[in-house]
Amino acid sequence: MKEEGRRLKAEGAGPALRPSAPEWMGPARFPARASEPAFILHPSSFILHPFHPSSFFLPAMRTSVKAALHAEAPLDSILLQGWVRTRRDSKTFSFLEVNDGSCLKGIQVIADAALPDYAHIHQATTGASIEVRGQLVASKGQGQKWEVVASSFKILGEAPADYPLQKKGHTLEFLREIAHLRPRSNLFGAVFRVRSRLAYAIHQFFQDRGFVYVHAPIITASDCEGAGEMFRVTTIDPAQPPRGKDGAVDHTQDFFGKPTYLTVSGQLEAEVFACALSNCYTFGPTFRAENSNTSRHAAEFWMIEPEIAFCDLRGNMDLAEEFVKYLIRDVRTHCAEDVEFFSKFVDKELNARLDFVLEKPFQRVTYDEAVEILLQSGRSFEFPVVAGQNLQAEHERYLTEEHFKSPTTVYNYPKAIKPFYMRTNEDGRTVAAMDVLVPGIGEIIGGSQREERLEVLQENIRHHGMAEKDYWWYLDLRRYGSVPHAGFGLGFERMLMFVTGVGNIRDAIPFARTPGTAEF
RNA sequence: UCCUGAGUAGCUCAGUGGUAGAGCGGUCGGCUGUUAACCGAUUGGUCGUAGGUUCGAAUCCUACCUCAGGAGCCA
Repeated sequence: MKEEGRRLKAEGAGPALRPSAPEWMGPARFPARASEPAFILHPSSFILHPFHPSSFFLPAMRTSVKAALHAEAPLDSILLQGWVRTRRDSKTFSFLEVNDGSCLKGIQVIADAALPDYAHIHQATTGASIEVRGQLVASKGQGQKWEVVASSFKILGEAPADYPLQKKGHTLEFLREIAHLRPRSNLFGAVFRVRSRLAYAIHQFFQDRGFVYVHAPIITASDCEGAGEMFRVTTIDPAQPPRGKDGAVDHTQDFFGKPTYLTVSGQLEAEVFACALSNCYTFGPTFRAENSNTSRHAAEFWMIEPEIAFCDLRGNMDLAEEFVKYLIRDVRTHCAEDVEFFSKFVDKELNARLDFVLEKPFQRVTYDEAVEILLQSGRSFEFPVVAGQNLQAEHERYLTEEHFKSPTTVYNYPKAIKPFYMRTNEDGRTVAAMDVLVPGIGEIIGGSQREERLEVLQENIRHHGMAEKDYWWYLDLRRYGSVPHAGFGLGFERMLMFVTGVGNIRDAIPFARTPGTAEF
């Protein structure tokens, strides 16, 4: 409420915020005077560039639908800009529902047939963009507190009869085919508002705890980070590549003088910074060229990778648990209306599952114990439980959903099935790895304590058939002032799926990249 | 990549060998402080593509394409 009050105030015609016409038209967006704030970008003002020519000469103090719906008192003068969701005509007036994406709900606008603009009301079809001036008054009807009685309206952009979005529900598959329009739907508007908030919460969580945000490179030359197929980055003409004497493509003539790829992980770079700034995190896009066709995999996705110096696996597990709970709590607090929508129309179990993760302490169990539990369960799994091998998705689901009925962290995995950088335990047989499992999704976090002992790491690299010289800088971290450190990776879209109940990763990212698909 | 399922009107689907349907949407008209409004009329399809079987194929067969669900890989 407090926030809304501030916003409404900011939207009033305060002197600092009153634009004159020329300022709107361009130059003022890059203020000449350093002392003058770029008001057009002021976060609390919600002012948008009024793109309709005639708006330049009007007091362009736009009120967001969200602010209008949360108003505490009627307003004599209000300007709304948004898209028509639906129109219901009466003989003497029309109801318009206008939504601008600021929140889930639209606001009801009453357009009287006596208005001079009323001749154009038939253009206010579903999907049309519109500008409405009028008064915010208490609604005479049921179902909403406030409504806007229009004194004038203007159709900014028509939406002809072939506008694909109808008032009724569409399948997610259809909406994926119109990814450029689906943010205008209730569901995707909500998903992407939550996505934005979730990203903010991630930064807030780490920044509040003194973590330093590191931008890991997107182009990398290390081709064996141990996380699957990579996309090549090259400026070589594929039709006529330069070739060496042996006929192979000569990568010394490529842009970077060597083969390069899109990153599959920022972890190794994050370790560099953890070994200097102690606590840091990366949050950026990652790319996997795997031919994965599932609801949980995308070729391009965002990942959060904290890396903590002077930290062991236990501290890592503590942080992961606190992190997941923090994000759920934050989204619930700040996106309550959207989460309510998801729990009603997307996943009826959503609230129960979020409560479940919030309230229960995460169960911690070693890999060996987990295998024992699975073997003793008496359950017949599609894939048998074999000690020393990876747990299957069905095994992980059994542990978290049925056995523990709680989020579960499995740790100390067999060394043989984990990457080279994970720290070898005292038993010499297992590594200090951990997977956090949650109901519905399975593995949401994977992490480990890193091997900080130079000789052991060198041995691991050799054992994995990798070349030490390719990791000279990574090994240097162990040569000079090595410290115990640990970290984990959280798939951003998977976390978003978890808090929204959305079942397909293609619906948790604005423009999904999956095998064979990069249309938008 | 493997397994399973599905492609019929703008959308969601029915139609299992004999003249291609419904609801929604769109359009036109009516009615109503309406709320995914309501009522009437109307519009709309090379049945995913290419072959094949048959007197006749949306329907049966083959291949391919696309999409979805599951698996593997993983986040």
